[in-house]
Amino acid sequence: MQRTDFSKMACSIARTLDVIGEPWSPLVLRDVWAGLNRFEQLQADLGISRKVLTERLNHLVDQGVLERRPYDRRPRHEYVLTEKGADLVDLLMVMTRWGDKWLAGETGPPVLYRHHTCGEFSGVDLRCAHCGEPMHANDVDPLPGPGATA
Amino acid sequence: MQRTDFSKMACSIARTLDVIGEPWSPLVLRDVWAGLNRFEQLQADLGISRKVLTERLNHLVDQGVLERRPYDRRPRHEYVLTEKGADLVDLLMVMTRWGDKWLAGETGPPVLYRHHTCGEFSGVDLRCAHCGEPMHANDVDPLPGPGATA
DNA sequence: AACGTCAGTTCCCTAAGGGAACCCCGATTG
DNA sequence: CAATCGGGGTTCCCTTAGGGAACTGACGTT
Repeated sequence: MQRTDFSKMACSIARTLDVIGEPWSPLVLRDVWAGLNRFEQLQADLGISRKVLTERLNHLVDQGVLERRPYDRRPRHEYVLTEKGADLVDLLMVMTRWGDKWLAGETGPPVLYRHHTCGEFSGVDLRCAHCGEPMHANDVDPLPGPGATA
Repeated sequence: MQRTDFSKMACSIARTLDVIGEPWSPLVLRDVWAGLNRFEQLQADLGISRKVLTERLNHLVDQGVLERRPYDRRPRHEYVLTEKGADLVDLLMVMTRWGDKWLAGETGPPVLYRHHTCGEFSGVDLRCAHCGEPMHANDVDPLPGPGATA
């Protein structure tokens, strides 16, 4: 429902949620990333209601995460990731890793990712963008930044 | 609303959404991580309805992401991250980085994170857990894994 | 001219969020 | 020992958003 508006909060997490925090949005992004670019494909694969799919796609396009482009002279479009949207795939990869670790159980992960660079099936690991060492929950101190208390 | 059940899908992203995909959940997690551990603190800081906060906390406890522990002989509790929950902070840090990059605008990020190891203000970067090289949207091929098609 | 396809729209029904008031329990106060 | 307080929820009502199925509109094709 989320009637509360997260976009005005002085928090990058809240603002990000305003873009992809609604139900289905991350799954729509996942599918588009995986090459399901058309309305009918997305609707069939997700089982989402057409109404909600329309709303989500419009929102993601408005936010500059997806781009709607015609692929025919008939009114047909497909949705592709913008650079901003491709950057969001980082988030999907971290979700995948967490789900693989904590929720996959005995059967193992449903999807594997092969890293082009090394050729191995692997997941992501978080590193400090500055020094390259691991960076997780207990490795950082949060402090107010320039855009604080909006 | 999310009446559709994501937990049964053969996708670690969908399963993860079942745990923290509901509105407010990531913000609750952020606050608990930041040291706001009690019901009243969370309610006041977030402005969330008490009803929904109760629901979210129960769900996060049920999922093993938070632990409810008494801090007084009166019926008083506080919520703390489990190991499973601390691992989810990775997700928050990636959201922070994305929001900082794409949504913060002129004023700059509202919160900065100092990395203990190097002492610098920095964000996270994604690396392959196997070879240590960068790993982003276009660096991987998805393939069916052992737990596919549940 | 009839038909098919993609990409939505419309409508109704139910379920979930917002908000405010209320409640319970143990500790403190007079 | 009754009155009060404060944390941590419940309950109730209202509004909004999701699910599902039917309908529409703009093109092509036969």
